Amino acid sequence: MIEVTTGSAAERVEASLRRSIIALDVLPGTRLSEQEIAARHGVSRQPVREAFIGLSRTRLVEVRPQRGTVVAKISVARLMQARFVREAIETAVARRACEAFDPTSRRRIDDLLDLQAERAAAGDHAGFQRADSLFHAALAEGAGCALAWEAVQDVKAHLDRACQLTLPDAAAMLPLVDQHRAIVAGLDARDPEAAAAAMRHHLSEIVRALPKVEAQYPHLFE
Amino acid sequence: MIEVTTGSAAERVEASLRRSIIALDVLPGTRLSEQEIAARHGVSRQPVREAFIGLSRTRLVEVRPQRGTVVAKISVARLMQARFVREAIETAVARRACEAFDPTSRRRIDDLLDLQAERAAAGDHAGFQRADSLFHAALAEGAGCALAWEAVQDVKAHLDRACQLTLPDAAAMLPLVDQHRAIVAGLDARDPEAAAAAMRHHLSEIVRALPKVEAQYPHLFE
DNA sequence: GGCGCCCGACTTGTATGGTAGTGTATGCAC
DNA sequence: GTGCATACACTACCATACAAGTCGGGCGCC
Repeated sequence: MIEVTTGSAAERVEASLRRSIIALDVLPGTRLSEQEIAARHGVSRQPVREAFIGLSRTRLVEVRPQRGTVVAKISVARLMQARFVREAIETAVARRACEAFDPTSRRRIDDLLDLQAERAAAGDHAGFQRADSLFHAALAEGAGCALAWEAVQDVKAHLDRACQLTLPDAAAMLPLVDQHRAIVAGLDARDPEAAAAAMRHHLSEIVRALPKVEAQYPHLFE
Repeated sequence: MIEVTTGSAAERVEASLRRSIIALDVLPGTRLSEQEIAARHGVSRQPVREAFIGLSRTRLVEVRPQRGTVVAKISVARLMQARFVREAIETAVARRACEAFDPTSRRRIDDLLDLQAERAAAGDHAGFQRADSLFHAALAEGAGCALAWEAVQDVKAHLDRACQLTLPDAAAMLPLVDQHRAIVAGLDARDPEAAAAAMRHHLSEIVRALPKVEAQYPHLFE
C-alpha cells in the first residue's frame, strides 16, 4: 500500500489503489472488499466506494451491483485499442511539437532522458516508468497539448499494467530510452514525419512483447 | 430536467446533469447546489455528490471543496486542445476504417446519414446532434475501435457545448451532413488519405465558427 | 466613518445505519 | 445419491447525521 497525503480521503484511496493495480501488487481478478480496504486505510466505506467509481471509469475495476468489485483482467482487445488511441494522440503531439516547442520543456526533457537512463541502468522499474511518464507529459506540455496527455493517461493505465510484465530487466528498458532520444531528434530537426515515425515505433513495442507475456501469464488475461 | 430511468440514482442524476450542461440549459458559471438538485431528483445528497465527481472528471463542473460547485466556463484553450485530441483520434479511426469495416455498421451508417439529413431539414438541433454522435460512434465501432469513441466522448462534451452556439439554424447543419458523406465516400473508396482529410475538414468546422460566438457570448467564456 | 474581528449560515467531506439484491451453503424431499 | 428449496452471509446502494472548512455580515473598537 502506498501512502498519499494530499487531497480528500477518496482521492488518496483511489490513487493508492490505482498504483497498486498498475504495479500488479493486486492481480487481475482479485476481489476488492470495501470494508477491508476502508479498514486498511483508516477511513469509512464511503470514500472507498467513490474510489471504486473512479477506477471503474477507466475500467481498471469492475463494479457489479450487489455482487462485488473485482480488479479487471487484462483484455488483449482492449489493450490493442488503447494502444491505437495512444498512438493516434501521441503521434499527433509529436507532429505538433515540431511546429513550436516551449524551450523550458525542451530543457526539462534532456534532464528526464538522463534520469530515465540512470533508472534503467539501476534496474529500477518503478523509477523508470515514472520518468517515462514524465517524458511523455513534458512532450505534450511543451507542444501546448496538456489536455492530450490527460486523455492519454486514461488509456495508459492498461498499457502500463501490461508493461509490468514486459520489462523484466534493464536490458529491456535501455532500448526504450534510445527510442525517446529518436523522437527528440526528430523534434530538434523540426521533422514532423521523423518524430511521428519514431513515436509510432516506440509505442509499437508493446505489440511485439504482448504474445510472449500472454502465453506466460494466461491467468491474468481474459 | 431530463428523466432517465435506467441505472443507479447517481448515474441517472449524472446523465441528467450532463445533458443539461451540454445543452446549455444551465449556463457556464452557474452554481450547483447538492441540496437543491437532490431535492429536485427526489434523492439524497450522496448520489448527487457522486454525479458531481463524475462530471468534474471531464471538467464539466468544478468542485471546490467546502466552497461550492459551479458549471465550468467555456475555455477557448481547452476547446482547441479538445479539438486537437478529437481530430487525432478520429482521423486515425477514419484511416483504419479504410482497411477493414464491419458490413453491419456500414449499413447502419447509411440509415444514420438519412436520419441526420431529415433532422437537419426539420431544424431539430437535439435530434441532429444525437444522430451526429451515433454516426461517429458507428464509424469507430465498424473500424473495431469502440474504445476510441469512448476516449473521444470525454473531450467531446466541451465541443458539443460550443456547438450549441454555432448551429443556430438548419442552414448551418446541412453542410455537416455533406461532410459526413465525404468521409464515407473516402471509406468506400478505401482511400485512407481522402477519408482522413474529410474527417479533418469536418472537425475543423468549429475553429471557423468559434471567434464569432466568442464575441457574441463573452460571458460564457473564461 | 473606517477597519478588523468574530460569529453564524452556508458549502463539501466523512461516518454510519439500513435496505434490497445476489451467490452460496445447508438441509430436506425424492 | 441427486435435485431443489430455503436460509444466510455478503455485496453495493442510498439516506441520514455529523464534522470541518469557507464566506459574508454585523458588531465593536480605533
